[in-house]
Amino acid sequence: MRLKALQYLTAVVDAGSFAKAAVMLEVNASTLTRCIDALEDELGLTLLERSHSGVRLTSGGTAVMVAVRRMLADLDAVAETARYKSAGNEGELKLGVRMPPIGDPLETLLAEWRGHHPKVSLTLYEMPDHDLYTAVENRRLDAALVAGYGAWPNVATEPLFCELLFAALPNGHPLCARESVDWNCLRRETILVQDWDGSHATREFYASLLGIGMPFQSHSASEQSVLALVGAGFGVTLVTHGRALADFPGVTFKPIREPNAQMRIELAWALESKDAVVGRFVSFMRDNTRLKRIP
Amino acid sequence: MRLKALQYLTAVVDAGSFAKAAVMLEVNASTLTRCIDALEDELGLTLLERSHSGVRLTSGGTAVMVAVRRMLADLDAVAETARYKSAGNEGELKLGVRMPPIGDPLETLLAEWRGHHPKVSLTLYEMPDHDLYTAVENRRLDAALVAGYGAWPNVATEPLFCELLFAALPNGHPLCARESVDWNCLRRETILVQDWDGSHATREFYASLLGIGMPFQSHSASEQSVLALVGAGFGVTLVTHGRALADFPGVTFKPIREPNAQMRIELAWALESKDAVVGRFVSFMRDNTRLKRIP
DNA sequence: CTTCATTACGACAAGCGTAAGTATG
DNA sequence: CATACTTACGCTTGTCGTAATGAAG
Repeated sequence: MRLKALQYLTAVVDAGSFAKAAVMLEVNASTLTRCIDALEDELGLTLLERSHSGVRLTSGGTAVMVAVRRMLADLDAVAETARYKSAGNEGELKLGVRMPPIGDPLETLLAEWRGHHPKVSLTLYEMPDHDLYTAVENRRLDAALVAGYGAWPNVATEPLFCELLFAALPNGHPLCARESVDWNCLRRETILVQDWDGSHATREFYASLLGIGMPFQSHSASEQSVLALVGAGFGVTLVTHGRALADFPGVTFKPIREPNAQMRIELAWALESKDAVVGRFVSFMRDNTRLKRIP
Repeated sequence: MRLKALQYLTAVVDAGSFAKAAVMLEVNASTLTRCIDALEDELGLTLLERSHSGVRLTSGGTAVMVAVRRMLADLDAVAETARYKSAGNEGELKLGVRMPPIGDPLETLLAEWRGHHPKVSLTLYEMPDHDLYTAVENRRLDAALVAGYGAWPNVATEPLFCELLFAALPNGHPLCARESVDWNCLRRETILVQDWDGSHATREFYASLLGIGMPFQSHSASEQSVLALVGAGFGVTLVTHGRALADFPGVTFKPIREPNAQMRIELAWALESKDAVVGRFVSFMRDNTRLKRIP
C-alpha cells in the first residue's frame, strides 16, 4: 500500500471530486485515478462511486476513511516527534559527575541548561572518574564531567574549565598566617576526606595530589560536616574555589600555590553517540564555558 | 515519507541489525541502508546508531518508533477494515418497501439475511412505489422492494417473487359460497382501504387492479382494524397470500381468479452503487428467492 | 579474516504528465 | 459542448540487487 495513495484518497474525498483534488494537490487527475484504482484493487473494496458530478464514498469507503484519517494523523505525529526531538527539546540525559564534588561553575551551567531545555530530564550520577569513563563507554551514561586524565577509546572529551583547589584550615592554625600554602606544608596535617560510600575515590584523588602515605581520615558525612570538623580542629581538607568563596565559621580558606592544585574538568561523551540531545548538551557546554575557562 | 521505509525501520530495530533484518525481509542490506538513510535525512534526526555489532536506537529514535508503531498498527487497521467490509459483513442498508404491505416471503427473507449478516444494520422505509424509485435513484435508499412496473433510469431491478392477492369477505357474504372470485364480482362491493398517511398509495394500487371509479373507503387504521371492519360487514378488502393463510374471526378469504391478482415484487437498487453491502444484499435476495418464485 | 554497514553502478520497474477517449447533463 | 473521469503512451524518476569499499572485532 502506498502512503501517497491514502493521502490522495483523503484529498479526493474532501474535495468531492477528482478534478478539484487534482487542482489542490497540483497533480494531474489521471494520477489520482490510477492511485485510487490501485488502492481499491489492493484492498479488494470499492471506496468511491464515480459519477460525472464528482464522487461519493461507499459505506465501506466511509469505514476505511476513518482508519485512513487516523493513520495519517499518526503519520504527522511521526514527523512532529522527529522535528521536536531533532531540536533536542526533549529527551533524557544521564550525566555522570566525578565524586569529589565539583562546585559553582557546574551548578550555574546546569541551571542554564535546564532553562534552555526544560523538557530534557537530566539525571546526575556521581561516581569515581574511572567508573565515569567506563560508564560513558558502555553507554550507561550519555555524558560525564571528568577530570581530564587522558584519552579513552570511543570516548570524546572536551576541556570545559578548571576548578582551583583551596585548603580549608581551622581558624588560628599556624598556616592561616600565610598568604598561601603548598603541598609540602599540608603534608604535616591530618587530611579529612569526605567519603560517602566507601569508594575512596576522593581519598585517591587527594593522594594523587599530595602523594601516598598521608594521614587521611575518611568521614562518611557531608561537606558541611567535614568543614565543621575542620573548624573544630580535627584536621584540614581541600575544597573547590566556589566553596572557598563562602565563609564557614571557624574555617579559613587559603589558596594553594601548586600548579596541579586544580581539577581540569572535561566533558566526556561516547564518540559514537548520534543522539540529538547529547549533541545539544555538548555544544551547549562548549559554548557556555568558553568565557569561564581558566587557561 | 515512504511507508516501506517505516516498515524496514521497525524490522531493523526489532532484529537489532541491518543484516538480520535483511534476511527476515528477504531484501538486500543495502536497500535497508538506503531507505533508513533517506528516512533519517527527511526527518532531520538520526534514529539509529550504527556499529559493527548491530544498531541501537537513539533517544530520538525511541520516541519516533512509538509513533511509527502506532502508525503501522493503524495501517493494518485500514487493511483489516477493508477486508471486513469487502465481505459485506458490516455496514448499513436502507431498504424501502412498498406501502401496500408485503407479506410472508419478505419477512422470512429479511430474517435469513439478518442471520447471515447480523452486523449490517437494516432500516426499513415504507413509501409508495413511485417514491421508492426516486428514493433509490437519489440514493436516499440503498435498495427497495417494489412492484415491477417498468424500467427506471439509473435503477436496476430484479424480479424476486409474486404475492398472490386474496379477497377478504365477511362470513356469510354471498361470494363466500364460491370457490374463487374475480374483479367483476368485487366491483359491486365497497372496498376498504388501509391508508395510514393519506398517501392514497394503496388506493391507487387497488384502482390499477379493479379499475377507477370504485367505491373505496380509506381508513387510517391498521390491517387488523380494516379486517375487523370487513368482519362487521362494512365491505371487503384485499390481502396478500400470507395474510390469507391465517384465520381472522368473521372473515373468509377467497382466491382471486385473475392473472393480475398478484404483486410482482422486484428488488430495485441504484445501478451506480458500488457498495459491497448492497451487492451482497442483491445477490442474497436473488439466490434465496429462486425457489420461491412463482413464474 | 570474517562480519557488518555503506557506497557505486547498472538494470528494471513504477509513477507521472500529456493527450485522446467516453459518458453525462 | 462543457465537465469529469478514464485509458494509452512515452518519458523521467526512483528503487533494487550486485559488487566493491571501509571499518571493527
